[in-house]
Formats: sequence, C-alpha cells, structure tokens
Amino acid sequence: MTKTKDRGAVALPLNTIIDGDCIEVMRSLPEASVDLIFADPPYNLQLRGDLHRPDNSLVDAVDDAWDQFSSFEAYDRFTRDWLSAAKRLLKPNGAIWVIGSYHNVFRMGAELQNQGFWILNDVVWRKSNPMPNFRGKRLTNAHETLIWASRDEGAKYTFNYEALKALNEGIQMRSDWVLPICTGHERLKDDAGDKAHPTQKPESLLHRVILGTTNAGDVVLDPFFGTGTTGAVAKMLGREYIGIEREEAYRKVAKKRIENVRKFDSDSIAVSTSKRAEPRVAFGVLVERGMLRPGEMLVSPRGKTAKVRADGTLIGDDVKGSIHQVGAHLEGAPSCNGWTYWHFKRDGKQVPIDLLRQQVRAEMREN
Amino acid sequence: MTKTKDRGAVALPLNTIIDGDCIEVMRSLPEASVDLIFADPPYNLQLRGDLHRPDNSLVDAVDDAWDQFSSFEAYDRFTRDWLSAAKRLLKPNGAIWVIGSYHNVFRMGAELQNQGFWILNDVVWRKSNPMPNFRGKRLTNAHETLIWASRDEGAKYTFNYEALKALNEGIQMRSDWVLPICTGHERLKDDAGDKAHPTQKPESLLHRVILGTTNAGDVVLDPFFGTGTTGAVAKMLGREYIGIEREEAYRKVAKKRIENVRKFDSDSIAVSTSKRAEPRVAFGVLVERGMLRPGEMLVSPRGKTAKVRADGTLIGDDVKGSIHQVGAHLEGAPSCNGWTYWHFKRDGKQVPIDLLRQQVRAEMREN
DNA sequence: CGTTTGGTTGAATCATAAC
DNA sequence: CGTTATGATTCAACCAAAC
Repeated sequence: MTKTKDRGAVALPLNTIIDGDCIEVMRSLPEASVDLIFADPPYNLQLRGDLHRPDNSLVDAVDDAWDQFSSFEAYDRFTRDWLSAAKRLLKPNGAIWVIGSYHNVFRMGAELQNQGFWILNDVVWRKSNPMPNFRGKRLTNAHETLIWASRDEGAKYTFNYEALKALNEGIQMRSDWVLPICTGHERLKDDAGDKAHPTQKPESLLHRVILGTTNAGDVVLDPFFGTGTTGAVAKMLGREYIGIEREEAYRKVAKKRIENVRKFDSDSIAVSTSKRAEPRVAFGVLVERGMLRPGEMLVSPRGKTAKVRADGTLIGDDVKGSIHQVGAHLEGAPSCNGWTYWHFKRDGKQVPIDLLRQQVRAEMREN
Repeated sequence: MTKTKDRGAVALPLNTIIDGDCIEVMRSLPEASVDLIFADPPYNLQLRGDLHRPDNSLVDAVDDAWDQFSSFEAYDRFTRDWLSAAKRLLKPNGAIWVIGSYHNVFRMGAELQNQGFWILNDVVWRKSNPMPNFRGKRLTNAHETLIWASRDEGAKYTFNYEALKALNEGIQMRSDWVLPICTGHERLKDDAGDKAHPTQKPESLLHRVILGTTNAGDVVLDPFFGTGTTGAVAKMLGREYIGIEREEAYRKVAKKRIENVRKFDSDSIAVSTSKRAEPRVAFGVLVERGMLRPGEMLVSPRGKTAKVRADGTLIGDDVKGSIHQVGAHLEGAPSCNGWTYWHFKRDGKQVPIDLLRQQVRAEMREN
C-alpha cells in the first residue's frame, strides 16, 4: 500500500502517517505535490469551568493541552504558519478544506483570504444530534463550519457536480449538510474503552468532501490527522492519503483503523458524469451514512442483482444508473420504483432498501 | 411615537432614521445607551462579471457602489471603525448581531473578537429558497451567517430562552434557523416596480433576533438601516429603534414602511419567562404559613426521607441543612434543586413541594 | 427472539442573588 | 470585590439490560 511519488529530489510518502509537528513536516515535503488538504485544527475553545448536565453528570469537555493557546495572537500565528505551509504544498489547481467552530473559524477564514486562497463556499455541517445547551443560556450549538477554498483565484479546482447532485436526490448540493455526529461503533475507543479522540469526525462528512472535490488517485493530505478519518475515507474511495500527527496514541489508533479499511472496487468509485442521471430519491445518502456500502450487492425479488456505487448509483451486468433506471432495464419495464424493487441482505433475510430510506427520513424530520 | 432619552448632555433620538454615515453618526450619539445593535453591513461581494441563468436571463447582482471596497485592508479598516463606534454605544450588558456571507463574515467575526466582544453563538440562516448555482461550479450558496456577541465577556446579556423554545415547538432553539428569503408582498418595491433594496432581510429573521435577545422597551439600533426591517419589527414588538442610513431613497422607503406598521398589543408581546425570573421564596415560608408542619416527613423520588424543622431546614439521618443541601448530600451530587427533589404526601399521593411554592407566588402576584 | 426501558454521552467559550 | 447559598437546566442516538 505504501508508495511514494518522486517530485524532483524529495519523495512524497503516500499512505503513511508521519510523526511530527505539522508545520515542520509540511515544510519538509515537496512543494506543489498535493491535490487536496483537509484540516481539522485545534479550535481554541477557551472553556472556563466544569459543566454539569441537569442530571448532575459531568460533561467530558475538550480540555487537552493541544487545544490551549495563550491568546488570539498566538492562535493567529499558529494559523498563519500552518496555512502558508499548506499552501506551498498544494498543486496550482489544488484546494483546501478547513473545519472549525465560532471560536476559531473566523480567524481561519480571514487568514485564508489574507494568504490569497480563494474561498469557494463556506459549508455548514448541521448536526442532527448535537449536545444540548444544558443551562439554557444560549442557542444549542448545533453546527460547525467548513470552508472550501482553492489555492489561488482562478484555479481550476475539482468539483464533481453531478456526483454531489446524485447524492442529493437529483437536486444540486447545497451549502448546508445535515449529518449525525460520530457515535456508536464508528467512534473509536482506546484500550480502556474511552473515546480514543475527543473530536473524531464522522466518515460521512469526509465522504462528501473527498467524493465531491477530488478525483480517484488524487493525493489528500491531513495535517491534523487524529484518528485518521480522512485517511480511512480516502482509502475507501481510492485516493492516496498523507497524515501528519504528533500524538503517538492517535497515530497508533489511526494506523490500525486504516489497515482494516477495504478500498471499494473501481466500478463503485466511478461517479456519475451523465446529466441524464437524476435519481428522484436520495439513495446516495444511504451510502454516505454507511447504511449500504459501495460494492454491496442488491437483489430484486426475482433474483436480479446490481452493485452499489459510492455516488448512489447502481451498476448491473450491462447497465448503470439510478436504482429506478437499473430496475426498469432489468425488468424490461418503462419504469420501476427502485425503493421497493431492490433488497439488501441482513442476517440472511432480504430487506427492501425502502426501510433504510424510512430511517433517514425519520432523522431528517427531526430537524 | 418619536421621543428621546436624555443621557446627560446629548439626547438619544428614538424611533427616527438618521441621515448620515453610520460611523460619524454613532460617534455623535451618547455612549452606553443602546441595548442591542443589529448590523447588516456591505458584504464586499467582489463579483467578477455578469451572471446569466440557463435561460440566458441576466441575474440582477449586487453591484451598488456602497458594496465596493478596494482591498481586504480597506474593508477591515471600515469594519474596525464601525464596530468600535458600535461598541461605545452599547450598554455594559448590551449585545450585537451582525450578518454576512463568506465574503465578509470571517473578517467581521475576527474583528469582533479582537475588540473584546464575546461571541455567544454563530447562527446559520438556512434559506429554504436560495438562488441556485446556475453554473454548477460550486455548491448552492444556501445560507448566511449571523454572529451574536455581548459587549464584553461576562456581560449579563438578554436571552429569552423560554420564548425561543416556545417558537420551536417546545425544543430549545438551535443555532441553525430555516427561514425563507424575503419575497412577495414583503419585498418592498420602488416607484418603478423594481426591488427597492438588493438585500432586504426577511422580517422573520429580525423577529427571532429581537424577540430572543431584547426586552420590551429596549433600544435597538441598526447602523445599516436599508429599508428598515429592523425598525419595522422593533416597532411591532414594542421596542424602540434608531436607524442610520445615508441613502435618501432607502430612508424614504423605510419611513413609509414603518409608519404603516402597527405595534402588537402588550399581551402578544409578552413572552414566556423562565423560573429564574420569578421571585425567590424561602422554604421556611411554607412552614410559616402552615402549608407544611414541623416534624412532617419529606420523601425523594428514590425513597430518601428527611424531616421538616420549624426554621425551614431539613434533618435527615446524618445531615441537616437547607432542602438543597440535604438533597445534594443524600444523592452524593454536587448540587440539587430541593424544590423538585422533595415531595410531601397528600391524599396518598406524592406531590413536589414546588407546587406549594407556586401557590405562594400566585398569592404574591395578587398583591 | 422482538420490544421496551433505562443509562450514557457528545468540540461548550452554559448562573446569580445575597452577603 | 470575593465567597456562599440558592436553584435552574437537556436532545438525539446508541447500547445494554429487562421484559
């Protein structure tokens, strides 16, 4: 899996997690060699005292040393340094994603502009299940903000418009994304059973970022690698990753995690480019949320099969397209409701995919 | 309707629209005299050329002179000046709302922090009907960002938690608000039938802001008044407004608009309040009034018991003190609300002692 | 085995009046 | 001003145990 790309004198260590401070490491890597950077830096939360829930339990806050800065000036200096090192690494048509909260995102956004990055969108991750405001003193902090920017104004950045549109019921993707926070089995635990990292991001978020703004084979670098969500999703989607992480415990967890990830096959990774492909339902969301996996086979009541692709389309023996199109073709029918036609296997039984849609709808209703 | 508030030498011109540059005007008004500022400054859009829809019609872009700045530095200087003038105007417990897009909001947010404002929330206005991205080159820009900040860290800002919770079907209000953009009858037209202002904000947005973060009678200032949405909603909700606007055409439209607005009656303006705003009642008063008798046993939901003493304290097996102290001790909790924790028996049923406090408060209101 | 219930938790700048 | 005491406050998701 590990390989390198030679860029003149220095090699680019692909699909590895580099130990060290991200600024120093980035400065040591060859310039103009990376297609996309995804960065989830410390938020500088500035929490004051303890916080208890109404039931008197204590909230496990982010109080790690790596999130502490002495002042806005110190945080700005840090931001300036890592962003300029990142810019140097990007190819001319490369792009960057950063994520943050109101504590730090305004400073990151301003510095991106100061350094000549060109903001393409700010994107709101609307959390379907945020932590409430326990004291009733403010609004529930229910979102985080991502900024997507190209290296320079006028850059020919990558944007898979049709793939994201397919993920969004055939309607063009908006700048607000409703996704659950990372919990349950996806949330990595340490040996003691506690969360391995206080701020692990959901794979669904990275799925959308990487699918939408890179091509297969692109190099994706994450300078604040943590537990390696970026690397795991990049590997699934057939992209090359480079992680930088200075905490040994995080590196260890990330390495093991990514080793267990299987790359989806090429058919599954291919995204829609046809303007005709306009699925009328958000089948792609099931894939994005991990309810169905790219490469997984769906079955019809009469035994026809088709394979799930990462952008929410299907591929059969001699046909590809939406769940409805593929179903109609296999049945020789003018139309077909893919939601009731296609089934997946769970515990030996065949279950219609419509069941999964109902689950998603239930979650969406709650917003 | 027009009136003034004297603050020493200079009068505060309430419910008027002041002609002039907002920085100069704000500097001329008395300091620490305003409860809330709502600011919708120029976004510095940096548009590059005309944009046409797929049907070749031309998009009517924001290309007004007031939105043009020569550089980020010029925009930052402008932001610094109007924000510092605004901060001077705010009462110690005052607060500010600003709204912007990714073009300017990061610079505003950073400058708010630089000047010592304390960010309380960033709020996403998620547009239910945004303009699509006609070129398919980016995500649909479907939201704008508001920042809510108090004048200083530690300020006792106004937040009508219960009112916003009621607006949200009984669930606490989140930081993402889904509201339609301003269209239809609400969208003001000029004499030629064109939109009177390119960026008129919906009244629903200001309704939520003003209802949630001011009290009736508070002074709300808008330094970029435009067509006066802030003034119109402030008047409806029984708040005093001050508008500053340098364009005569906007002032004229705003004045006429607000004259036609009727204030809601007092009952409609009153909002749900929290228990915190209710007068404090000493537990001993219940004993004093014979609602509970010394020697009577109180019971917790989980079966703990304590005895009422004549001085309004409780005594348990190995602890005595206030209803809160004894409850906290018996539960091993850092704190405990004795009013909801302790119950007395009436007709065989367990009733929380908070019911008795409500009776006392009802009697107090009648006097 | 399916369903219900109870417990836990998540990037959080989370109190205030009285003394 | 600091200290002490009162007392207000939660939503969705997941999981394990109970039924």
